[in-house]
Amino acid sequence: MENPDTPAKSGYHHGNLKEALIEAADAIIREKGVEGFSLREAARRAGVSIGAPAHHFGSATGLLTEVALLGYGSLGAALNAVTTSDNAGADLQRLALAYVRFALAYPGRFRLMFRPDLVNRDDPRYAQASTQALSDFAKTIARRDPTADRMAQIFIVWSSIHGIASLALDGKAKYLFDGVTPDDFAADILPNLLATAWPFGGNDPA
Amino acid sequence: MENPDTPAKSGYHHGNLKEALIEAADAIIREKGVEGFSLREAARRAGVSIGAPAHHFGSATGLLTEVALLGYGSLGAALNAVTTSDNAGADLQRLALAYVRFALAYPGRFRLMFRPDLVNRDDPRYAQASTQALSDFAKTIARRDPTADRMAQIFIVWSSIHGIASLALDGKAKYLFDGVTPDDFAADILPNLLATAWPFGGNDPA
DNA sequence: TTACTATCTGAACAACGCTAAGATGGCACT
DNA sequence: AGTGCCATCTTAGCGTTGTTCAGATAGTAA
Repeated sequence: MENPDTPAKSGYHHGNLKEALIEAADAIIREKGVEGFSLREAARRAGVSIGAPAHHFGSATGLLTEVALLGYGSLGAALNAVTTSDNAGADLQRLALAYVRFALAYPGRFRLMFRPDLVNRDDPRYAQASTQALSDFAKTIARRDPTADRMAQIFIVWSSIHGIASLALDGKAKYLFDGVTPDDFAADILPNLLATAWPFGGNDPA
Repeated sequence: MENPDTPAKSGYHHGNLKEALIEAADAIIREKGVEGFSLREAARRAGVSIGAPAHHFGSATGLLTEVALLGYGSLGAALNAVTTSDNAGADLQRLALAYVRFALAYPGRFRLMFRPDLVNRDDPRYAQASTQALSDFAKTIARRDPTADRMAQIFIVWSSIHGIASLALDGKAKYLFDGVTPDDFAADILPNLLATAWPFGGNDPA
């Protein structure tokens, strides 16, 4: 009788508390950012007591790891949705655009995905999800320059894109392009930037 | 009589508590990372009570902002210490190396500098320190390609370097170059990477 | 029906940031 | 030298957090 609202399923046993908590955590992070998250509020939103999450996730990082995995999944999907052409350089450019736009559209998830202190990096699913999301990069780079040192190319290209996303998300772009909003950046400045100054988006060398 | 140790200066009035707290915070972050920091422990190390920092910094972000400024100063110094040659491309390469090595050598400071939730971005000194540290990039890029869109070039080059530093610091390099330590990365892999795969380190176009 | 076991509750603990009222003592001014 | 001001620091308290643990609950298999 203390919790008349949000009794998700039955009285005592929730039924699918694990998924409900993950969804609640994701919602909190979407609304208030990574720092706005708290395990207790996730429990509150799922309509269970404070100690309930511990049984399913062990600790707060356990739950956040699940959200991060969810994030890697959606990033991978966004990159997979990029249409491919016979021009691998142009494809790489579109992949970069999708990556940065994902970061700007889901800042909470994106930040969480790269917060080693909030995520259990030892979880083997984490490493798997991380590399899985980048498989499109790897494939496109392989098409673009088959003779290149593959790992070096992937790391450099990924770094470049990740750096753009991170700095844009932190609002550093406005120091250089004064007073630009994130929407302006994603819509106008970024495509132009990638087409002109970004060295990986050119035409195929072949 | 409750605090016989670390009575920095006199009995009641500390003398230079502000600097002592900044130093303590920097030390905590150096030892335990950004997440290991707490305002109370900083006060404890400085040998004052819990409420003392509030008077000097207002809140925890106030103190952390000072540490971040300190970080920008040291980053700027590290970049300034890079020797310049008549080859602007090679200089840019060395700047990148110095930037990444700074991140790996001072991970706590580096992470704090790019944590908008822990730092007061409205502090005008923050914007000033941020751009100041990058002035060497700007100058070298201007030498390298005087006709380029300056801001676009700075943002792209900075992003690339910052991405390398961030991913290396998060241990992502080991996914691609398996089992490499941060020291190995900074000493062996990174210079090679910058010399071969990094597109901004080439010879002067002029 | 009876055990068993996963699930969830409720209370407790230590630590945190922040606030406000009061104690302290350096410093300027008479 | 005395006096009052005021920045500085202490102390206590509030609300919040993550984590732990004994016990309550109920689904499930024997």
